[in-house]
Amino acid sequence: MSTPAEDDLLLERQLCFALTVASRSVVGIYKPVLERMGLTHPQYLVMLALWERSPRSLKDISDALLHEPATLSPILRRLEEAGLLTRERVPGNERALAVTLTKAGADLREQATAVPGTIMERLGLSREEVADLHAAMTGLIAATRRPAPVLAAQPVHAAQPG
Amino acid sequence: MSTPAEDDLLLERQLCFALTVASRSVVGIYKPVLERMGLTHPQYLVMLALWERSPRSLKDISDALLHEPATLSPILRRLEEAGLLTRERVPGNERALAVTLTKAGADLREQATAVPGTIMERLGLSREEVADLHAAMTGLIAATRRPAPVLAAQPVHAAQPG
DNA sequence: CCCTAATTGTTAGTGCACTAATAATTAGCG
DNA sequence: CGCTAATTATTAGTGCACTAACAATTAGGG
Repeated sequence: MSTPAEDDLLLERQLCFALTVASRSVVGIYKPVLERMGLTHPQYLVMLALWERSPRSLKDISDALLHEPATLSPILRRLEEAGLLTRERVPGNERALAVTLTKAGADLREQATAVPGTIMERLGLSREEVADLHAAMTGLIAATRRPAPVLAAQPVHAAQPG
Repeated sequence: MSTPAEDDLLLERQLCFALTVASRSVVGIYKPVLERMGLTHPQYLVMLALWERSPRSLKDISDALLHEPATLSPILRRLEEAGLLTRERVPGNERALAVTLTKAGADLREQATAVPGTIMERLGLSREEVADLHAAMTGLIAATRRPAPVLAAQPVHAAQPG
């Protein structure tokens, strides 16, 4: 009775299933709120990064959001088309892209200040509950970043079953 | 000092950010493991549903996975192309789609039994920690399914600012 | 039997997120 | 200066996930 591994494949027991559903569900809660600001959820995260500091390079934003530059490029293009930011080359380093908030982009922050409270109320969660969940997610993210234990580090190529 | 709302827009404090990163990160851990079985993560979840019961209708799988049928249709098409399941119309109800495991699909379950343990070990999480995280996610999902409080139920159309 | 409505799937189109390939710039070295 | 390597962005291609539109079937009511 110590390892009921036979039931480990039950869908309702999978953390990955609960996690992906929770992620989609929470983003779905944001959707109507962000729509009023003309933003998708990934675009909102980019704006959060820029409200903290502007200008920033794409590489810098990529590191902050843990997203590939290839994922962010089209998002930034749409935000530029929406008039919320500009994309120019950094004068001293023509490889880097200087992403800078426009006045419209900076002004949008005022509307955004209401978002976290709206979401907390919609979810019926206290600030403390949100902090606990955030800490749990941060710990889980850290677990994925830790180096793999030796037994799990099998060569992928040799494991192809044919 | 009870409501430090000024910092509520800090990226590092956003539950939605931590949640989406955690989801992507954990799915990323599954990726090399599932690749050896020829599955993507969404395909793996479909297989989990079918290993519990086969045949099932698309509608039934859609309800179990909390996914739109339109999302599952191409996933099922690829799993059929991979020879893991068949798609036929239900004899008594030609609207419904009978999704049935092939022998190859059913046999794949044996390889899959090793997956949960591999992931737990890779993440360095005990069965109890996984259960706690699962419970937290389940609670969060339930929060998104609760009816919205009155104040958040503003008409979307009237809120368009421009 | 028709007409209408509900149920069930599929397809089209938008937007992420990833990898791989490409391009452009910069830096280091002779 | 020219060659090579590293850095940084972009583009192409695959696969999800969603909404909207469409098609097919079934069920219910004259």
